[in-house]
Amino acid sequence: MTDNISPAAFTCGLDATLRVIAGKWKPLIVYFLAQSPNRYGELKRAVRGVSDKMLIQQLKELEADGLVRRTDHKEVPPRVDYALTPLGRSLSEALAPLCAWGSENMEEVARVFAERATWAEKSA
Amino acid sequence: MTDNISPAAFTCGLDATLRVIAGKWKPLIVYFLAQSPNRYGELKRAVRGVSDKMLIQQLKELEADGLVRRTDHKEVPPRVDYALTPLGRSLSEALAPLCAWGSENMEEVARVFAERATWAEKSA
DNA sequence: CAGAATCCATAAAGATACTG
DNA sequence: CAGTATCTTTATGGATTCTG
Repeated sequence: MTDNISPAAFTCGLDATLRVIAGKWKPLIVYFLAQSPNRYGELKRAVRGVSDKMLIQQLKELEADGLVRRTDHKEVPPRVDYALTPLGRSLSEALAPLCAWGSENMEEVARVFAERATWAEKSA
Repeated sequence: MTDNISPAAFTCGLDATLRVIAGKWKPLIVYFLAQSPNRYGELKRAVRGVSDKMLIQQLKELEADGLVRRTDHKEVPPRVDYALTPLGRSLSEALAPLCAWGSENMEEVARVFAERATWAEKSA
């Protein structure tokens, strides 16, 4: 009953990781924070297209999950910055190969997506 | 109309990768196919909890994206198997560190998720 | 500047039943 | 066995407005 089927029962390591980085923006946030700790505003500019709502929401979850540390400097005007914890940093390193894969195969991926867009257009 | 961004314009390599593996089951599918090419039924058993609809849907997208190759042996009863293409295999290798990260930190992740479940219960 | 609160549209996923 | 088809639900994300 105790550790039978808990909500946090992962089928494998990958499954566990996926639940932590679930969300459209989390991997990108971790990736940008790995390059440099950032203030809220800078982060928002770096993660292009994200809304305040989503950025805050995902930052809070990352913080709750122990990947990100939030520091409020209690100044006026507000100054808050975000940085990775050691756990977050280790995750960002695991993410690096995905960045590399995307960079190496971007042409091919873009081509395939363009084709998809084409027939999506035709069927509309 | 602000700045016209094409559908396949990625902000960085990670962004490109994320679009390819977007979907609850895709990374797991690639992961399992990397270990051994599989028939449809085996794959379904391996990816625990997936429905036919989702499995087929995501397999089709992976196939359209050039990561998976589907082979229909045209037999009765039907026999179809799925395997990674070279591109898919390279992606599976990039995924490996995420598996490792999840395995190494599963305890911690599970603990955090359990806490979340606790206060989600309380607010209900 | 760094959010919070609210409302809304859509996309993603699940359940179920059926088929060659 | 390897899927389809349809319906319903839920999760996700976006737009807007407001605030200390």
